[in-house]
Amino acid sequence: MMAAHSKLWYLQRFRLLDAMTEPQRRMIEKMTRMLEVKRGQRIYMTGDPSDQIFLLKVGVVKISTIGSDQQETILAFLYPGDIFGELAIVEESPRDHIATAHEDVVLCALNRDLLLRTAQETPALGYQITKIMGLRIRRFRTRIEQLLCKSAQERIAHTLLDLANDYGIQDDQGILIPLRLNQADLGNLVGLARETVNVVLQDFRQRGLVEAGRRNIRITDPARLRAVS
Amino acid sequence: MMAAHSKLWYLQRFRLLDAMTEPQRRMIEKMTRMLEVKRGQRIYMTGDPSDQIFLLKVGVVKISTIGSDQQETILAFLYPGDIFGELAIVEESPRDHIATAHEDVVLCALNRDLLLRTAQETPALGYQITKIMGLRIRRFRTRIEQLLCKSAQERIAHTLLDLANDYGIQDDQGILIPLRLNQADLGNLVGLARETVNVVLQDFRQRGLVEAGRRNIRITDPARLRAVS
DNA sequence: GGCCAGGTGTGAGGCGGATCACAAAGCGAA
DNA sequence: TTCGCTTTGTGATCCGCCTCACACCTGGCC
Repeated sequence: MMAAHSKLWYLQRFRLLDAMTEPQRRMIEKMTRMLEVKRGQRIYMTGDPSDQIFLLKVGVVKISTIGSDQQETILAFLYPGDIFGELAIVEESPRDHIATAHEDVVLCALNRDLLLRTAQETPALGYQITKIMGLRIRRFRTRIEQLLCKSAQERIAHTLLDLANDYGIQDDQGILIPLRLNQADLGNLVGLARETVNVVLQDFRQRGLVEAGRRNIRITDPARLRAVS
Repeated sequence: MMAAHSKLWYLQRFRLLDAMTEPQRRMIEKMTRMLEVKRGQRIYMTGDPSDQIFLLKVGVVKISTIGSDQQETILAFLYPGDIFGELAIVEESPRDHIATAHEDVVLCALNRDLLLRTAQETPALGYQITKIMGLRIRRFRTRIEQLLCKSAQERIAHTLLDLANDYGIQDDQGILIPLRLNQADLGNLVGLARETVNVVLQDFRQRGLVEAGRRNIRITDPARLRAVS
């Protein structure tokens, strides 16, 4: 399982620019705006025009929406190598979600038209984008499954394992999820109240499945945690 | 809103093969297996090899998974013009979901390698695929939002409107959802018990928002239904 | 140090939806 | 038509999660 993950991780993280020749890469590099965004700042907002695609280099980006009741729902966390705002490729309709820097972030803003033009010249580039989007589809699909598998325990267990699978750092203590994630955020991610998240984590901790620090979460017993979900 | 929908619908339905030249199209046509599948039959199953991409020509396909408790969860319904099994483009790992003919279906099976080769020669084809995948991402995203917006009423209202938006047929009586959809299926789609779906639909009916026949559902008052969700 | 703010821990009470158990109403096939 | 099966309709009961209401802890800032 970890092998498969590594492969995906690799594909996703390093292959986008590989597909291009050196001069093309340099051209892209030149036509690209580099951005730094501080933790908590907006990158774009619902309703903004979709004329750019972003490539995340450093940090963590949170993709979310705000419901009519001002309730935030977190759609995904993105890590270095991910692209986002990629719906701009498909159509120019305004953004339907919010992108926020969840940690300090460095990213590239690619102009939509430029990207499309370049992709036409180098099919491999288009293929890489397609691949990344395919991975995103797969991730969303598993999230939908999670949300439909009902109990709070299952949802949280499943979500933690997914996060660990996508971004986790394995060491001798277990798998560390390198994501500043408080219980409220976790709640928004899985659609549970903060208090419920608390009791579930408490329970997992007592059973020796996870260690939940204030800052981040470590899965100490992935096998037994998987049995829960 | 209906205008935007029509555009998407059109793009999605007719543009995949448009991108190719006539000889290429003929080549594809030749290398393609045409399939007919009867209502209720499997197209592929979890664990099957992912060496084909399918293009839905006629009918409705149901994408679903079976949880560990034998509970079916419906991920999506697909209509003519949709492609599915598209994760085969990204990687060869086995299918992680089930595709079933929800109505009698006619479809094209495209060999993975052939498609990739052709896409390399005609970048426009790759671009069309990317677009279709983008639309799929957007749809999954809205589904996640739905599942997180909690109450049964909201979820059902939202889902019906989405179905109407994607596939609905507008006439003077309202918008008809041309999908054989019983209450149990609707429940699996939104993660609710069949009985709950029943009472909600009952309520909607009494308020004059929908007419729910045994076979299909008609939204008689989209505006007020939207106000619910 | 002392104070505030954001995060965590925990209980009481209520409500929404699941589950169970049927009844009734089409629908399809013989 | 008749029988059986699928689908819909409806109530009783139960349980899980939400809500609200706090106390506590910890880190950052003055």
